[in-house]
Amino acid sequence: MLDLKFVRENPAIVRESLEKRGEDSEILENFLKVDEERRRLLREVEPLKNKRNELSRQIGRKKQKGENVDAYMQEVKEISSLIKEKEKQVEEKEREVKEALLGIPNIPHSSVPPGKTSADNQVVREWGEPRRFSFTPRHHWDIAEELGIIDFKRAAKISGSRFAVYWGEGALLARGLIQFMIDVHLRQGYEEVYPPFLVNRASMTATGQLPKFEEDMFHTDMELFLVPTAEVPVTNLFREEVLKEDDLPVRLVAYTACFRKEAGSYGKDVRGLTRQRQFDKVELVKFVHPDASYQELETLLQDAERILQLLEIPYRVVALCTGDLGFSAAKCYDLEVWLPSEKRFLEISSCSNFEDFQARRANIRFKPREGKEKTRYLHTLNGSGLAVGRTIIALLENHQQEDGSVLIPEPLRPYLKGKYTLEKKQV
RNA sequence: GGAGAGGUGGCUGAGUGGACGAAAGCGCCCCGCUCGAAACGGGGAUUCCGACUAAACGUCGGAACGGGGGUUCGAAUCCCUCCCUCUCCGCCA
Repeated sequence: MLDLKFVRENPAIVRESLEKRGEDSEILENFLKVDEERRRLLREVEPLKNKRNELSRQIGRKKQKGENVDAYMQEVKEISSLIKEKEKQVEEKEREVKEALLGIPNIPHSSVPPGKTSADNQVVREWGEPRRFSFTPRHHWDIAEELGIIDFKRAAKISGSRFAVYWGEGALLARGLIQFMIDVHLRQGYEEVYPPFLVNRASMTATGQLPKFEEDMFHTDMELFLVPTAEVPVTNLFREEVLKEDDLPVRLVAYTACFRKEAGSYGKDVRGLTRQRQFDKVELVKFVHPDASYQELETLLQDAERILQLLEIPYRVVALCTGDLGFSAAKCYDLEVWLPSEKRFLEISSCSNFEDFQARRANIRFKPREGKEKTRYLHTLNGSGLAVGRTIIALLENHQQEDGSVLIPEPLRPYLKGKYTLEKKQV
């Protein structure tokens, strides 16, 4: 959510932002209209309220002196009913203003490359050489099934499509990767939290999943939603709170399972682990001073990259263009890993600076060190570090051997009981 | 699930129908004392919205004491409802 006054006073900036994102400016024009109407109504109601308050005070004073106040009471009663009517209109307008404001996306940072679609995203850097294969590299689902570490068929039987059963060393691999990633991030200075996987509507709204994306979310009775990412419970840890400047930055790492209906993606990535309804992810979340947020974004990105480097998986960093930027983000980098079987890159992490967009919505503030300064909204950032399922894809594909086995990068071995390779079970 | 208690500013906590935006304490800011600090003394500060203004950290007004609704001339205070927290009992991995 943008600041109301900022939007009102800088419609040109917001209009330009919408244009860069390739969005209609109608939401803005509508906001300006209802905001004006709301203020007009306030100018009518507030003087009435003033009069009512004034008269009520007089009634109190006169009553104490034992004077008759019937005439006053009559007058106030009339004013009150008038106020009640107008107040209804004000409330209606306020709802409209809020809704309009919530519908306006964040303003892209000046460093975000202009563009319309993902084709306009800018490659910032590449790491690692895609390996030259002496055989035709196979898809991860074939490798996994042959190794007997993932069972898609039985997953479909017990849960339906877009689920996986990790079996034996597959289960160990998934758990080991989670542990490995968390350990790396702990060394980078993050603190671990392990939050609930079910959250309430207020939390989903504060981070922006609701109301816009309700279709994509699983929700249960009791008004609880399955988290689509750890970003939701972790960012909401400090909802409605005021932190001390000295406590900033707060850097957290969290593992959660993530749940998404993938309702709008029928027929897309149906095979394998790429697009699951349930998947594991280790997430990095930061709460920082506004002056530090862009620097923190760079280190967040590097902290996520470190995982891929340790796993020896070739990847590239892409700066999303204005047209591809998420609704709440002011700037976003994607990490994309190389898939030899498809000769393309696959998104494995998304690292964003939301500036104060989420903080305003979630009401997360900090008290500046100098006490005379007002409390301000802090900046929030988050990024995957990393999506576990997709990491397994990259690992299997990039480290596959001709005989069907898969080499395990050295830093991961301690998490897999010292194994050097994943191999077919000998029958 | 049953019974009870409670939700007030950055924090603790008083306030049960009218001068309460809210005592007191802690914490914070400014000034004095001091070489400096602590202690002490004095002073200051809630947030949001609107109007005026070139603009205001300025003036005036409105709103806000968990959320929503109601009673009343007037609600932090009374009533209803929802949410949450705590204590005890029950159940349970």
